[in-house]
Amino acid sequence: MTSQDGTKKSGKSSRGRAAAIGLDKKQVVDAAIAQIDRKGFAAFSLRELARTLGVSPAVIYWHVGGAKEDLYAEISASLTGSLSEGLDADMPWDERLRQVFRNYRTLVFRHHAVAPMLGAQLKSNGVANLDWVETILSALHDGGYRGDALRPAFNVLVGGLAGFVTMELAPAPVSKPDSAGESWQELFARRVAEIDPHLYPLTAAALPDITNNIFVLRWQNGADVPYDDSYELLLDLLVEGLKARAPANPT
Amino acid sequence: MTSQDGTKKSGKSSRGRAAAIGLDKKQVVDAAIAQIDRKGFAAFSLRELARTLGVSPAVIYWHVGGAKEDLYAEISASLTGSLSEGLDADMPWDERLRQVFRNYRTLVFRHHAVAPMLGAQLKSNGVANLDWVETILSALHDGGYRGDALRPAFNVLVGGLAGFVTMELAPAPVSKPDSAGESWQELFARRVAEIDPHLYPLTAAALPDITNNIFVLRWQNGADVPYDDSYELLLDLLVEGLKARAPANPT
DNA sequence: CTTCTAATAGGACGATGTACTATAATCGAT
DNA sequence: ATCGATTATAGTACATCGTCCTATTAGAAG
Repeated sequence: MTSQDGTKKSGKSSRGRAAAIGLDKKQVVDAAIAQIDRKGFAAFSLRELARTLGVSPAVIYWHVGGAKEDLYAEISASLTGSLSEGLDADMPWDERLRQVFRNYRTLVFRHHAVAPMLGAQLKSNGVANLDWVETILSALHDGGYRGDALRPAFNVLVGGLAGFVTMELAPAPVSKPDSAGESWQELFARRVAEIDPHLYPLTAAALPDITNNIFVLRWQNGADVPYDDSYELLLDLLVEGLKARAPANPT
Repeated sequence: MTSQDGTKKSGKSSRGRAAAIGLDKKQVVDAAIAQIDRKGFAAFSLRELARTLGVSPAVIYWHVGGAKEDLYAEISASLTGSLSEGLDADMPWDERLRQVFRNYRTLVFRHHAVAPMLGAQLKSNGVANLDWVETILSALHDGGYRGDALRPAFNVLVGGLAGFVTMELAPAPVSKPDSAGESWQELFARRVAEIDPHLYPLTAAALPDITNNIFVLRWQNGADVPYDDSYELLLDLLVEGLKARAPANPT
């Protein structure tokens, strides 16, 4: 018993290469990511993952700690591990911030089906993302943010920008044709097109621009209709805003 | 058969009060919200809802459209219905924006367990939120945003602020004591406290301020440790930023 | 009272997460 | 080379879940 407790690193247990025989934790996590990419997050199942790997369900329990949530934590760690790569420490601090958060969005988009679990769940092993945290704090520090001012600035950036991406990639419902053969997408699009100009004049007037292009009035998510310019505007507003009200002089 | 298609309004079908006998769609939705509030979103189940209502599972299928996702859409519509209440149209546009998004956060916090499904899912009936959309567009319009400029400004506000709240209320894992009797919260807190000052100097230095108080390094969510000031800062940065770069003169 | 429809009951089906026990493979030391 | 200990896997069992199907009841309309 005793499956295997957290710090196992499955690959070099006590000494040398151990057990090249079977599956690796990394393989399980990678297969899980691939499966989510392929079938979507909602449809993901441990048993199907085991089936794909040609293996008994218990194997996943053994390699990953205890349960599905631990697999999620492992996936999230695996994905956000390379978040502050390719960062030139000599760039100005505001440019570094932009870079980091552009990286974040790019990276999440590469596995967009995993997005709901990145933004909508706390659990992680909490070690992999330390590089990311340090990078952001360091940039803010160079921008003049110290002590008490650091915390809200950090939260604004991560909450606002990562939150944006989470919403942008919110999954659409599983498309099941209605009782009248009409998919939800079609029905929703029709309703949006029929918005009453007397009740909602501004919304109706802006319809050509905003249909399926703003957050509440869309039937496709960021994987199909990305909001690149909106994200860039948000990034700009935050970074420039933080720059303008930096409490101390930048170094 | 033919359950009941979308526009049924269960309460006055053809004429007068019909069928005061059984359940109402509203009652089902309210009970579902109560159940999620009580047991959390992850633990929510249709069967248990039916059990609580003292009713067969099929009843929920009959009252709500087709499936669980439709129930979610109904819940989200019910919650976000009163979003632009108490708004004084005579207030300056920027103040109106602040008010609307303060309302949003307050409202979501009132049923914080529902948060993961508000931010992490597209489906809605798309009618209830039109008031909200119109309110935001109207404020932006009064701030000088017209035509092409409207869309990104809207997305920045909704994506950034609603996204922030979604992340803030991301659910913590179901607390199951580890193999060593240590809960995930305890283990995570310990790991955060042991961050190596040589590897992550800024993070380590800021620890007293940020432990369990910033997005990546926390083990409790916004329901226990709210980020009021960070949200207020985000709101301020966005509104002031949009004000500063308004394309046209405000009316 | 009869008839039609709105509401509900009850059960069946396949699938899922998780846990338990037993078995096979591999390694370290003798 | 053999033997125990550990690592890895199979197989199975249990409770639960979402969904669908077919009856059956309650109420309103005529």
